[in-house]
Amino acid sequence: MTDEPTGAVRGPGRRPGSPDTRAGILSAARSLFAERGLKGTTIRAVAAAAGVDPALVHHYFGAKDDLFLAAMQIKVDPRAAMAPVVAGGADAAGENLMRVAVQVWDDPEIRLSLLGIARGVFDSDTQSLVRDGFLGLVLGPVGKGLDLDRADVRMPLVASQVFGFIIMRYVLRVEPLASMPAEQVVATYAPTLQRYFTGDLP
Amino acid sequence: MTDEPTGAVRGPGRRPGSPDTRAGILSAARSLFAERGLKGTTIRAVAAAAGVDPALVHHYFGAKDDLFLAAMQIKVDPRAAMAPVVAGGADAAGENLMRVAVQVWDDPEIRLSLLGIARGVFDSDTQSLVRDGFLGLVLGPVGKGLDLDRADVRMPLVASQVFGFIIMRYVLRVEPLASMPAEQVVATYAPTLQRYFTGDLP
DNA sequence: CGCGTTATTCATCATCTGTTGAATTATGCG
DNA sequence: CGCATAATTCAACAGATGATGAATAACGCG
Repeated sequence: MTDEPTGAVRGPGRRPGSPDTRAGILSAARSLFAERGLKGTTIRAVAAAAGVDPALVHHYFGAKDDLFLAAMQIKVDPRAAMAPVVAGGADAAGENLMRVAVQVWDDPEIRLSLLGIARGVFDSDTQSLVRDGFLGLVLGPVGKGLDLDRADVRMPLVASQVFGFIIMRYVLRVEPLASMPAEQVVATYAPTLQRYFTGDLP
Repeated sequence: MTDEPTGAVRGPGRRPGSPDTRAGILSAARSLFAERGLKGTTIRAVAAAAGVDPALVHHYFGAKDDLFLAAMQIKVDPRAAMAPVVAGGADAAGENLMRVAVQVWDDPEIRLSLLGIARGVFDSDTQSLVRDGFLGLVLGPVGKGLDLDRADVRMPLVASQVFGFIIMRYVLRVEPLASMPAEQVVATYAPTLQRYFTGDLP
C-alpha cells in the first residue's frame, strides 16, 4: 500500500533535516501573541502552531516572558523606516505616510510591535515589557549619540493614529476590513499628520 | 481592653449589615477587567478586591464570562450621550466634543467600555464578547426602530480617535498623562472631527 | 569510526484557575 | 418563636499551564 513513513516522526531525539525550528517557533509566537496577547497565549499553543514540543520552546527561549520579548524584537532601523516618509521633505510626508502605512499594516512583524502597543492588546505587565523593549529600540540610538531627532518618535505615534481608525472600524465591524479604503482614510488625515512633521504640533 | 470585634468576621454564614456586596463585586470587576483584561483577571483577584469569597462571585454572576458581560453593562443612552456633542449643530460639534471627551476620559465606567474596545485591551475572544455587547447597546435601539442615525456610531469612533492619541502618549510615556493638554489635542483634531458630523467623511 | 554536542520528545511536578457542593449564619415572613 | 430563604465561606476537584530533568536520536569534528 501507499504506506509512506512521511511525517509522523515520533519519539525524542534530533530530527533529520529540520530547516529552522527556532524561526518557526518565533513566527508562531508572533502570530499568537499579536492575536491573543501574552496571557492569552500558552506555550503549548505556540509549540503546537510550530509543530514542536512545548519543552523545545523553553529550551530555545527560556521562560515565557523571554519568548515574548524575543518575539517583539523587530529588526527595523527607525532611521531607515522613517526615510521613505520624510523623503521629499515635509510637503510630501503626508502622502508618503499613506504608502508606508499600508505597508506596515501588511507586515505582521512590524504590525505586532507597533500595533501591539497602539492597540494595547496586552495586560499592564506586558505593556511594560513591550514599552521598555520598544523604547529601547526607538530611543536607544539617541542615547548612544546617534543624533536622531524626535521624528523617530513621531512615526509610531502618527502611525498608531492612522491604524487606530482602521482598527476601530475593524473591531466594531462597521464594515469588513477587506473593503476598507485605507488610502482614503490616510489621505483624509494627511493634512493634520503633515503638521507633525513640520513641527506645528507638540 | 480596646478589644473590639470589628472586622475579621470569619467563617461561613450571612454577614450582619453588609451594604451592597453585589455592587462591590461589580465595581472591583470593572477596575480589574479594564486594567488587566479578561484573561489577566482572575475570579480570586476580583473577590479579593471586593473583600469576599470567590464562591460568592460565582453565586451572584455565574461563570466568569457572565461576570465580564455584567461588568460591561454601562447604562448610557447613546442618544443622551450624543446630545451634548451635537447641541448647537455641526458647527459646535468639534468644540463640544472636547468637553465630552474629557468627561468620558474621567468616567471609569464609560471609559471601560469605550476604551476597552478602542485600546483592544482584551484578547480576541473577549473582544467578540465586548463587541457584541457594545453593538447591542449602541445599535440595539436602531434595530428596535428608534430611528437613531449613524451619529451614534460615529461618537465612539471619533472619541476613540481622540483618546487613542492620549493613550499612545501615555503608553509610550512621552510625557506623563497628568501634564497632557487634552483640550489642546482635541482642539487640534476638531476640524477633522467636525467633518464627521457634517457627513463629509464616510 | 568514536564521541561530545545539539536537537528533540516524554513524563512529570507544582501551581494557578474556574467551578461546585456542602456547611453555616443572618434575615424576614407567618 | 419557627422556618424558609438568602448570604456567605470553606474545602476540594478537575483541568490547564509554566517549567524541569531525564532520555534519545541526529550531527559534526577529530
